[in-house]
Amino acid sequence: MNNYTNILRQHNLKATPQRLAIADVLYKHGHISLEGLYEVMVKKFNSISLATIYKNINLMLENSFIQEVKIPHAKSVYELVKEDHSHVVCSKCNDIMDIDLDTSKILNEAASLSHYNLIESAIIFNGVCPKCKA
Amino acid sequence: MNNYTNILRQHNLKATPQRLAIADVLYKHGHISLEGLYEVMVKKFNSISLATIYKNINLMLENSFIQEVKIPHAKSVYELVKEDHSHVVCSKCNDIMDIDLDTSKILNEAASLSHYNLIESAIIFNGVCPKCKA
DNA sequence: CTGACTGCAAACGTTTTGCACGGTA
DNA sequence: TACCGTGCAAAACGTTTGCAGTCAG
Repeated sequence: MNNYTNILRQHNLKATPQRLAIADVLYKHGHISLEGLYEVMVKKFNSISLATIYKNINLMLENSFIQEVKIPHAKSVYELVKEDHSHVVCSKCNDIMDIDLDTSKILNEAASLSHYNLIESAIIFNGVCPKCKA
Repeated sequence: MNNYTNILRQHNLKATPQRLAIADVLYKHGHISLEGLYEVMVKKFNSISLATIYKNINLMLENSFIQEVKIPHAKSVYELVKEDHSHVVCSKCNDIMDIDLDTSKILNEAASLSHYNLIESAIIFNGVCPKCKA
């Protein structure tokens, strides 16, 4: 179990028990929806409010402690901010996996086609995971 | 101006004036948010209801006449279904451009890293468009 | 002519806000 | 101790639903 106290403070967030638990849940789950997070949090703090979840998610987004992943045809999930990466989503079990792709070639291709100065890419693949293939 | 009467019917949608107008707006704008669509539609049908917009957007999505594009840090937009393509979004003026990328290489890379059977990719780039560079 | 579509109003679910209390630094 | 965070309740917001009248096929 990581200790997120200092990391939260570095993001201008006080280290309350609720926030430490959110960080821990995100670390363990990798990706989780807001409702999923609430369900898990209720088990730890039986009187936690949905408002607290929303307030913290929004503050953590603003302070770049977490980020939202918008998945086609599904609910958004949240994850801790880390090195750039792409996502693979299983259309059967909805499992989400991080992958570290070399995006430089496709980014250059996109830049020359569009004539935009490109800064970042959001890449999400959709398919069937190894477990669901069986 | 395209005539979408038959195309709508091919998608199991009756060709009402409202739907023809939605198709026309999407064709002309390329990409538009729900509120944006409503604003444009009110100019053509001053008594149109937001419920009608929602019902038609949902039916058109279900019947694959249009599709949703979920953009990071922004509202979703809708576009007519056409050949697969990727998107480039300007972070200054929010302009959205379609680009036709060769995604086969990166898809193969993602498949071998993840061991998923990948079906489709959603790729959105973020940057500054030529106009906003100036 | 019949079933589907529209517009209105009400209902619904999700997200935000205001406030009193409690906890972090 | 001072300020920020929490939890509750209410409000606001976006979206959906039910229904009566209308229209496309």
